[in-house]
Amino acid sequence: MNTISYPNTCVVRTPEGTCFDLLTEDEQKMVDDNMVMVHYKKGEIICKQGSFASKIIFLSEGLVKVYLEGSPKNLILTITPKNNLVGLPSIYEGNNTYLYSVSPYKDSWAKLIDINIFKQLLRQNATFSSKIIDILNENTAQAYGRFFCLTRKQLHGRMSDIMLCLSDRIFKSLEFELPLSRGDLADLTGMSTESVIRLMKEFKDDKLIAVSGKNIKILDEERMRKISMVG
Amino acid sequence: MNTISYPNTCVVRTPEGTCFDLLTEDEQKMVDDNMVMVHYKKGEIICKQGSFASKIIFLSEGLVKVYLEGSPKNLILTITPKNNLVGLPSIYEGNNTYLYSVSPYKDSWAKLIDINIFKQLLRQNATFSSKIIDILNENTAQAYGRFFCLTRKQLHGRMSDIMLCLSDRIFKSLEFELPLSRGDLADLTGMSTESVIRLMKEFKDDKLIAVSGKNIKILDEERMRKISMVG
DNA sequence: TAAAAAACTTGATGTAGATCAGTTGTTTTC
DNA sequence: GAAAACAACTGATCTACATCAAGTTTTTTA
Repeated sequence: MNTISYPNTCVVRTPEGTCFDLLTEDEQKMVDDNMVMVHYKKGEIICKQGSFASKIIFLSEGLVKVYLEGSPKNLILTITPKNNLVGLPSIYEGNNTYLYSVSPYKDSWAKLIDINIFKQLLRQNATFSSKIIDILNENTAQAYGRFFCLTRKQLHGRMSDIMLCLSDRIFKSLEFELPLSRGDLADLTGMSTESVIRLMKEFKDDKLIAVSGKNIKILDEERMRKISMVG
Repeated sequence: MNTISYPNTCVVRTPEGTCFDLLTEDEQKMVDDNMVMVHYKKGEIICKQGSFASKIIFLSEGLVKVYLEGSPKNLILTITPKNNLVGLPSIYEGNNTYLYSVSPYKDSWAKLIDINIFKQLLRQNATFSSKIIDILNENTAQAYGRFFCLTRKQLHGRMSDIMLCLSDRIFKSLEFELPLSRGDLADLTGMSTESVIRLMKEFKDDKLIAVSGKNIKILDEERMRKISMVG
C-alpha cells in the first residue's frame, strides 16, 4: 500500500437509528400509518434482488446480510445490524427494483415503510433528507473502501479485514460467536469457501486467532491489523 | 451468471446537470457568491485523496477520472463527464476529507462550491436534497454493479464491459478516440497493463474491435455484449 | 433417533493472470 | 533536434488461488 489513509474496509453498517426523530409529529404519524412491522426468521428472504421495490426497510431488531445474487456464489455487500435502513438505493428515480437481496442471520423485526411516503418525506423535510444523505454517503465511503480491498488486497489481508470488522463493529469484543457460515465469509471476502477454511486454520496455527466451531477469539490484534494493512 | 439482471456495470456518471435549477433565485445567488470557477489542464489534480474537503466540485466542462490511489496501481472509481457533481461523499458528517483523487483527461472547468453553503442548501431545500439523494443512489447502484463485475468476472468480461461502457455512455458511438492510456484501462478494470494490451490484441485478432493507437472501433457489438454477459 | 442434508475439512491438481525483463515506439523537454 | 522520459508492446516465468474430489462432522428432518 502507501501512505494515504484509506477509508475503513468495513462491511458493517453503524447504527444511526435517529433519522425518524427528525420528522415532525405529523410526519411520524404518517410513517406509522403507512408501515407494517414484520417478523423474519433466519434464512428467510426480506427482499429479493430484482423484485419490485415498494417498501423501505428499517431493521428494528436482528442482523441481516445484504447481498448480490450470483451463481454459484453470492457477493455479500454488507452485514447490517439493528436500527439501520436497508434498501435506500431503490428510492432512486428510474429504478424501482431492489438492487440486492436481504436475508436475516437471526430472528429479526423489520418496519416496512411505503416507499412513496418515504419519498414524500424526503421532498418535504430537508433536515430529514439531509440526514439520509449522510447515511448514503457513509455507505458510499464504505463501499469504496471495500472496493479497494477486494480488488487490491490478497486473501490474508481480506481475511484480517473481515475478522477485525466483525469484532470492532458488530460484536464489539475480541471474542464472539460467528453467526455466518464459512461460505458466508467467502461471499463476504470474495474468496472460495476452501480458502476461508485454510486461512482460518493458518491464522489459528499462527496464534492470531483461536477457533472452535463458530467461536472465534482474536488473540493478536496488533499483528492482525498489520496484516490487514499490508494486504 | 444467472437469471437475475444486474445493475449496469458502467463506470460513467450520466449527466444530471439540472440539480441547481431546483434552487430558488436567492439560493442560486448564494451558490454563485460562494464558488469559484477553475480551469484545469490534463494531468493536474483537482482534488487529492485524504486532503481536507472544503469544496464540492461541479464539473462544467471536460472529462475527469475519479480514483483511489494505491501503490503501485490506482483504482479508478468512475470516469465523469461534464455537468456532474464530484466529491459528494465528502459532505458526510464526520468525514471532512476527500475519499478519492480527481484528475482531468482533458482541459476542464470546475465550479468549486463552498461545502458549508452546499450543506446549508441541503438542509433548507428539500427538493434539492431529494435530487441529490437520487444522484447518490444512482452512484451506489453503479458501484454495486461494478463491485460484482470486478470480483466475479474474469478479464475478458471486464474488458468488454469497459469498452461497451465507454462507447455507450461517454462517446455515444461505436468508434472513438480513447483519452485514457492502457494503464488507465488497467486501473479501471483491475488488471495489469500487460493484460489490457494482450486482451486488446486478442479482441483485435478476433475481429471484435479495430484498434490503431488511441482509436478504437467496436466491430461486433453483439458478440461483445455476449462476452460481457458470460463474464 | 435414523437418515438425509448441509456444513466443514483436507490434499492434489490446474490455471488465470501477475510479474519480470526486456524492445520498440512516441511524446516532452531544454 | 538530441536526449530523456514515458507509453505501448512481447515473451517467458511464476504463483496465488480456484477447482475438484474425496472425506468428516454437524444440523435438520421426519
